Amino acid sequence: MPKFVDPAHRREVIADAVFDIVLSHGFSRVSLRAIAEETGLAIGSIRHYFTTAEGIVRFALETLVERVSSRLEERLEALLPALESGTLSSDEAKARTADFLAELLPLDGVRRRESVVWLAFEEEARTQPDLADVFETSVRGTRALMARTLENMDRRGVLRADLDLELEADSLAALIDGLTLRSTLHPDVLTPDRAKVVLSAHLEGLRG
Amino acid sequence: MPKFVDPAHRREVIADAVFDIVLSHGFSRVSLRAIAEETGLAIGSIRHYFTTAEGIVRFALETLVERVSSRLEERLEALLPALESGTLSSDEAKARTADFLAELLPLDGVRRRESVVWLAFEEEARTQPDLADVFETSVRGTRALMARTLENMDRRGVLRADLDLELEADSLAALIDGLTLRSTLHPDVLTPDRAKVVLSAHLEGLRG
DNA sequence: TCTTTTATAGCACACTCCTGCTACATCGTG
DNA sequence: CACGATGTAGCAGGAGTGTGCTATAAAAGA
Repeated sequence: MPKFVDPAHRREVIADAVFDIVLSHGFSRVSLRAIAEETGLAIGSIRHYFTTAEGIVRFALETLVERVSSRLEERLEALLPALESGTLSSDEAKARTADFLAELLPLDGVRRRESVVWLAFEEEARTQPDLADVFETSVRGTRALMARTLENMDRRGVLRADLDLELEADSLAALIDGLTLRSTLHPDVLTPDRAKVVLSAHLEGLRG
Repeated sequence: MPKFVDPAHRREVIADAVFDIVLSHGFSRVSLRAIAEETGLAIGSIRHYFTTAEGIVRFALETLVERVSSRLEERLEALLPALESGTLSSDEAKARTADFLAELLPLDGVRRRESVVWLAFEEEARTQPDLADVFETSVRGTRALMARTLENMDRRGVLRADLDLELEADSLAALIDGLTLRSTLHPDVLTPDRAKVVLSAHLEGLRG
């Protein structure tokens, strides 16, 4: 067996196996044996990259957060220049902003998968302090992102004048979380597409 | 040892033990042994009331749903006559409606406990079809409750005329779910009191 | 008093789990 | 060639799990 293996890639493969298991069987079914079966590796091999089972979960969560937040930042960096340039019509700018926030909704397979796993880890982190701090920063981050987005809209003068931006930030963050929760865990009751319509309508309601 | 034991009460005690364990250590720590320690009963005694471990979890969920929904109905039956009577001012009626919907937020110890356990079961139900159907009806129920509440407000003429009530029902349901999620799992980021303020403001925004 | 029902209690078995070790193969390097 | 580093593999132990089964205690009815 070869020696030239990229350890970072191996860890990612293992993290993906964790995601698959969480997705199809739930967090409680994640075990070294399940990961071994999922990846085709032997338990001993996995333990070569992670000394403890706890470490695997921890790493998987960090991987998840990193993927989501980096994709979000990517979209943000594509959005901001377009908005600042001033070449967009008001309607276009609003639609772009809505699309950006909709990035957090489970609108395709990738995001649905991430949403499911995210929720599973979020619940798990409640009683596992080791994981909790990762979410702490993340949840505050989305809250801050909402505030920034609203401030940006406000500077462009597209918001009603009577709005409490801090309040609207909490509201928007909660709405998106709720839309994600419902369309992820109960897609029959609220389809992801419907969730996006609701989000767009909410933003529309903030317009001045 | 006596024979006169109320079996229904025993089952409730066991269900409460399940809630306590979920609350303090997470769903994965629920086991016959843990329940036995929590209740002071022997495993054999518990198994006298529940043949299977799965059945305990199932019963606990049904107990939870029953408690929450019955308390909600209770409040609804107290609210409706007051609204229909027409003796309330518009502001009072709005405040009462907001209070009613806020019943779903973790504003006191009891509701916080229920919210935490609810979320834990909701996540668990995703991969456990046995539990899923219980939520199916429940989630549709809250959605329907939002629609009913909005229709009621609309009949009283306190809503803006341009609203899509079905859309607002989805929006309201998602907002409440999101507020509950955040103020339950991340109370440092969104306090329950703040969640109620956000909810009230949202309802205020629907006013015509 | 004898029998039946209800309740409590716990043993034993077959699982699954993580982890400390050890064994072995492969490759790069001295 | 030989040696150390890297990767793969798996055994064995101790802990934890649900469940079938049996044993015993107490109350109720004959």
